[in-house]
Amino acid sequence: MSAQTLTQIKHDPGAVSSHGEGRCEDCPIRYRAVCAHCETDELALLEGIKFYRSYEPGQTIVWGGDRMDFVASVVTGVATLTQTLEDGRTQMVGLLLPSDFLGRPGRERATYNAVATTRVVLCCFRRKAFDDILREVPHLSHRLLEMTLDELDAAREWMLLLGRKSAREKIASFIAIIARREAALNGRSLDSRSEIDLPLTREAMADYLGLTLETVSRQVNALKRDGVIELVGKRGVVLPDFARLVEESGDDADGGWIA
Amino acid sequence: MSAQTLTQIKHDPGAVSSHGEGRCEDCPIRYRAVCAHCETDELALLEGIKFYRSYEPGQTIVWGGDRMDFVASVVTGVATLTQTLEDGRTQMVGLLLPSDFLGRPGRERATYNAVATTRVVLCCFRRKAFDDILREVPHLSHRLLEMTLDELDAAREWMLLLGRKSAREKIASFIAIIARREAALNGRSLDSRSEIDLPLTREAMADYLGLTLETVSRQVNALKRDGVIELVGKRGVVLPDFARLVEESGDDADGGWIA
DNA sequence: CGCTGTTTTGAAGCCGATCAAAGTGTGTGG
DNA sequence: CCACACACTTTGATCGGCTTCAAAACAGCG
Repeated sequence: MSAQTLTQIKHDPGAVSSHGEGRCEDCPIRYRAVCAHCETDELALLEGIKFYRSYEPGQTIVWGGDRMDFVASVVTGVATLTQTLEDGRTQMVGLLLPSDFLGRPGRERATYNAVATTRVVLCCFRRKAFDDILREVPHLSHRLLEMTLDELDAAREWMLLLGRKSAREKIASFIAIIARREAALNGRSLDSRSEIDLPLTREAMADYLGLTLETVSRQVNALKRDGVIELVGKRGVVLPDFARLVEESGDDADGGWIA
Repeated sequence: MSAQTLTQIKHDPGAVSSHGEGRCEDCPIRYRAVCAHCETDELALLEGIKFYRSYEPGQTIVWGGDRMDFVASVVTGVATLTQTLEDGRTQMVGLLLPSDFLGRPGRERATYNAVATTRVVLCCFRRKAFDDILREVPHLSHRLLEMTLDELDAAREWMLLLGRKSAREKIASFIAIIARREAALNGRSLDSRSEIDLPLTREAMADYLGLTLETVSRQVNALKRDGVIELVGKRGVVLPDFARLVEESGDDADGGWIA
């Protein structure tokens, strides 16, 4: 809605972002994002249509159904995609971490609500211009295809979780997924005792897992009681034994893990 | 597994299929499948590496984890993609109707179990060769991107169903989804009283919806008792009022429907 | 006709939802 | 620097929808 847009503009540092301007070469997601495979000249095309935007925690990026004039890469922070039934029941359908892509090329309106859960910096591309470049630059469209296929695999893993796992298994799976993604992002290993940061509130976790926030709380604490995890403050989680966590997740140990 | 491969070969009419050979121009899915946007010369490239395979109801097309040397378009029939936990709990993660694409380019091994639920005819492409063509023919990769994005949207709609809908809503949603897809495939409308064919057993529906087959049976009959649907034999369903069915599905009436 | 696979129906139990209230922590303003 | 407010989390008690286990009904096919 326009009210949202106004809020966004008001709070929005806009094109003059605090993030290292313009320089794609210095970008932290240069070799992971949609532009990963681009050559220098191709990158220049994107550079010409890009601008940065940032959002505060809790701020809505777009409402499902609203017009969206850009697509974007998440540079830093975490955002969620959610879908809602009339009566308010909400299901998260995407969790966007740095390098993930937001928006659908060729589509004028957003399909889902996108909300920043931490401070988020987006590298935005004007939609029409991006569509044009996409048609011309195979490196770009192939990378986007690759990322979309990965997302589809992740969505299917997620469907298994939603459809067939117990509450306890859902929690364990979620923590394992976050741990893996954080490890991949930071190039760390999960062998030794590792600490991670849950980027979501209990309520957002519930929306991710198709549970209520009370059940999430109970099961998180149950895993803690059973020594599978340790809690550090509200968001921190220590994993003394990652393999144990995976056992609790219901997946087969090594798992047909995709990424 | 190789045992499976043997079974498949044994039962498989193979390259000499009963389907109208070779002629892409006569293909019933010519303008819907991955090849939809291809020009005549591009089509010729695909024609050079393609072959048909058919499968009987219940027959496995590939096992998750197994080697897969081809990708394919479903020409006729219905196939499912499923994922399984060690203890046997299974969740369907894909329902492939005519024109849908099977397999992931660039990936050597299948991620999911693919099973024919009716007699299925596949138009197969040797994987390596297909990958090469994909790199050379933008019409092909763009169409594949488009189809993958559609599948991702469908997966996310499915996640909402799995995570947040009641058993009754799940059944109503499922019937509505099938009705829409059949209508789109046959170019029919859903306004008037229409009859559809459920391509799945109660058990397969349960795997689709994250329910037990008993619950599926009970809720289907509940919808029948309430006059939302009528049953014709085991697989046939008559929809006296599609709007009523959609109400029961929990989605908002017109729905942010994607395709 | 009897076999097999599928669907329906029934009864009981459990897991997660719901409703309610107390606890924790963080930031703000007095 | 403390106290309050607010947002989030934890804990408790009860309820209900779906699963589970069991068996009967049904349909298709040799």
